[in-house]
Amino acid sequence: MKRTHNCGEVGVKDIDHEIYLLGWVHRRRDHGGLIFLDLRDRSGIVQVVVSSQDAELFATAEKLRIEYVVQVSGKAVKRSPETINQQIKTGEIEIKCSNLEILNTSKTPPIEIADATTEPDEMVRLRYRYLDLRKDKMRENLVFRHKLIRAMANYLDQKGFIEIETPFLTKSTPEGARDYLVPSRVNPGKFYALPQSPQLFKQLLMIAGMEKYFQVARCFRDEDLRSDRQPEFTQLDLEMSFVTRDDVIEVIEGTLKHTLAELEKDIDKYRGKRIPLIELPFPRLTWDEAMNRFGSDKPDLRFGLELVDISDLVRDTECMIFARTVAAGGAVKCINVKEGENKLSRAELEKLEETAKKLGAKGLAWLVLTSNGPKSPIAKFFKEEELELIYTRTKCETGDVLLFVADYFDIACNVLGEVRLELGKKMQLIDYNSFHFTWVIDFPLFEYSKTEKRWVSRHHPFTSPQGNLDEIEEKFLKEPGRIKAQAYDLVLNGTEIGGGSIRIHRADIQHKIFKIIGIGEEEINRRFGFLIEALEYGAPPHGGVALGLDRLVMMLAGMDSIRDVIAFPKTQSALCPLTGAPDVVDPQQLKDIHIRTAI
RNA sequence: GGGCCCGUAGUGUAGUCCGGUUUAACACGCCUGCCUGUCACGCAGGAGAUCACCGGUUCAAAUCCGGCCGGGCCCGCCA
Repeated sequence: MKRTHNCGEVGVKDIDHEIYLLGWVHRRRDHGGLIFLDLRDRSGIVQVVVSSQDAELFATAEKLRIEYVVQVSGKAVKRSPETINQQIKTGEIEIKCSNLEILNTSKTPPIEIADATTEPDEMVRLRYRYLDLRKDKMRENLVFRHKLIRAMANYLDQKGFIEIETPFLTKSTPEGARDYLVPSRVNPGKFYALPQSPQLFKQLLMIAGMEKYFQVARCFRDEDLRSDRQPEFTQLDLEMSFVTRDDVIEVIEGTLKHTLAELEKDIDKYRGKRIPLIELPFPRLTWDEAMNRFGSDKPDLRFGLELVDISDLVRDTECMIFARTVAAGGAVKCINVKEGENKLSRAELEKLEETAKKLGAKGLAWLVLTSNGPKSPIAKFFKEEELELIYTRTKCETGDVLLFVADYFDIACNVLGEVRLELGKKMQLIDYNSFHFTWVIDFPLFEYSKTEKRWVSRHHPFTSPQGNLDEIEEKFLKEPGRIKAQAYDLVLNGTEIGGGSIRIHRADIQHKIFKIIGIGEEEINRRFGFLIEALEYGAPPHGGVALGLDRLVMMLAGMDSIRDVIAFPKTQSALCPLTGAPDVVDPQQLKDIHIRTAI
């Protein structure tokens, strides 16, 4: 169709030229004898003027309604100075309409596209997603996402990575999230699983000698949804041969630096101001450090309020809650809320304690250091010297408030970590326009699953342990919780946006790990035999990482939900209000795939 | 599986606590008419709501109670 310009790109340079435009009626201002149209396409809007001098043309223009699709042609003319609209890019000119064709009409949309002063309920937005996506904000988000993916792919291409697609119909493997299953028609009673990640295939690609692979990969996990979790999501997945952890980290840091530099203008536009570029290298915290200082394996480094361990100082105190906890091998952790005496109300303190209790702590002890000395329900149990040591360790000064949790190490950390986040928000310590990346390294290889009553892989069972691989079994028998993995997570502003590891490339070690986490010989062969066999044919040392693209885009664009950067997301109950998926199917379809439902 | 919040014209909200004063209000949108310089055009008029659904209490329910469906946030879950 004839189109000489995009709406948002007509300008002073086009004055007196005949312009052909295609687009949607964004707004219509009917003055009786003169009609103004704001015509919109993907590039922006431009004003079209239809005068009543041409009766036939004017009659057509009178029929127009919002979101009608039209072809317009006419001369671009300069606007008189008093009619220039500074608010739009094309505001210095307008199109004097000489021809107007209605390509399609539109029902009145349930979503206001032009003047979205209020946002409809998300259900309405998802039901009419194709209208919601017409809004500037949503289009910008998708364009931004596109640019980000292109920039990353270009960078990796330059660095010698090749993009390879891996199957969606693959094999269900135990461990990890619940699988989405796909029944096989040709093989009655058998199922494919949609991949939770391309993990095993990218390892096989390394064994195949591809050396550097990447993919913008769709992943599927049948778990409950959150504002940052969808049942299908996208990862920038990569894998490299002959690398150490630091080689992988360097590639990701390089990719992000390059990408954010490319997107600098877009990010600044989102934030309405200049955002400082990221500095390389990103800081690194060991997992132990992250837990100890921030009470989280995904620490938010946008503010301080770090946790302080005072277990050793209260070992022999007469405050029995503390002393007993330490004696039992637990920890006493503390946060110093600077000037908390004035900034924290009693009600707020009580709310924090409620949070602590919900998370499994027995309580949240507090101490206010007033100008008249300590005020606290537990102060009387402490000797003067003990308090002084605590003040020194926590850098506590007059007016500060100390919050304590005494419990098992992980509970104490988790609880105070949550309290810290709540305080950060409440006391407005967080700069929402800053990006704090950090690596968390040296994760434990195993963790104990209370529900399954066994040790499981913390990351996944293909992660290489640190240290001498041949000693893995002895080490596991001695101290399973102390074994560290060659794993690393990338964290941005308190959200995990990626993770990876150096993999096990020796068949014998891989076999041992499966055994350690309690997978029987028969099951190892049935589920993972192909991997172990592949490792036996000259598998190179390799490792990689995957970035959660949806989350990354969401955070860079400053959105609160991953759904705002996904074209067609699902609701919290994993439904698609637009298509109605999932839905019942024809009985014949079920018969074909040998499925009988039992509900 | 659990906790909290929400559901009122096409859209966003008020009204819900404390039942009757409401013929369910307001804004945007929509329809009709008027208007040749607007740009979130303006002016005049109009239509549009089984108050999510089902049941209960009551002389009387958008309002109270129970159930149920749907949405959101979170915990669990997410190698």
